Amino acid sequence: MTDALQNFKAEFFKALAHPARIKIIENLRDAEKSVTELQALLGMDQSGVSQQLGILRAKGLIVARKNGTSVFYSIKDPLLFELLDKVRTIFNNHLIDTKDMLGQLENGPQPVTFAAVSSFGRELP
Amino acid sequence: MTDALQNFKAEFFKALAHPARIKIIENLRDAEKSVTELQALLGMDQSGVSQQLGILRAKGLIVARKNGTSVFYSIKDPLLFELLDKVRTIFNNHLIDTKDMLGQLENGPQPVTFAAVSSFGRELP
DNA sequence: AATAAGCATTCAAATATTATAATATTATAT
DNA sequence: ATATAATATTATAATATTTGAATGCTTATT
Repeated sequence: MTDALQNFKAEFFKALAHPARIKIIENLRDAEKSVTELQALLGMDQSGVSQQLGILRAKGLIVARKNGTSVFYSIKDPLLFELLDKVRTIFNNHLIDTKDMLGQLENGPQPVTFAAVSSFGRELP
Repeated sequence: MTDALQNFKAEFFKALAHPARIKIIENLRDAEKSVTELQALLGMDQSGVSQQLGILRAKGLIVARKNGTSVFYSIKDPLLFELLDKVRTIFNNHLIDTKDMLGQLENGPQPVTFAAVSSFGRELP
């Protein structure tokens, strides 16, 4: 794989690495939204919303359409939603794993393995 | 969508938001690798590799298997690769868009080189 | 022209991440 | 026991991101 593609991926994921930006994108699933609309939907102040939109726009994930004094944002590539859906599936898999682990706790002490290093989703002790 | 899922997505993408970590994951596509092997493949020093592995491990993207004095890492959920492949597709779509845009310039059709899209990720003018 | 609405940008403080070097741990071999 | 190889952790300086307040820019209305 080329360096350009690797860097693209890293930059792309960096654009998604913030709860507010995830929320914005999720709110653009069905239709474009103005900044004011998003502001209300996210419960954030105007400056914050505009800043996060600016980041998503700079990274090319969303596009802006200006109408009068309003700016309407929409997702550039709908594949983005498939991406988010895939992460949801991974999240569900994660839940199942956790459930399995919890189930095994009830079966009494288990042999101690290197699993101590592979704790899921939380910081190591 | 629940807050938990939104935060999971953001944390998940944060784990992927670094070129070195992308490289690590790509190198785990076909088989597990030891830290030393990854160190050689990435051209990074031991500490750096181990730290990035630690982040991926803490976020639950990879799992560790200890064998003697070596630790072998592998991807936990193969869906991760589908995720990366989808980003590659988005990258390709992005290239096509850029090519179209260049073609519409007044100067007439221009040779499209990869450098033409190297501006991805920088701030807007 | 003056005002207001809707957004974007700028700035600085707070926080988080990264890179580098040094040190610690663990398992194996001598 | 000591040494060595492989990996992990810690400390810290450098850098980047986030947050919140303030300011500036367009566009529409009066």
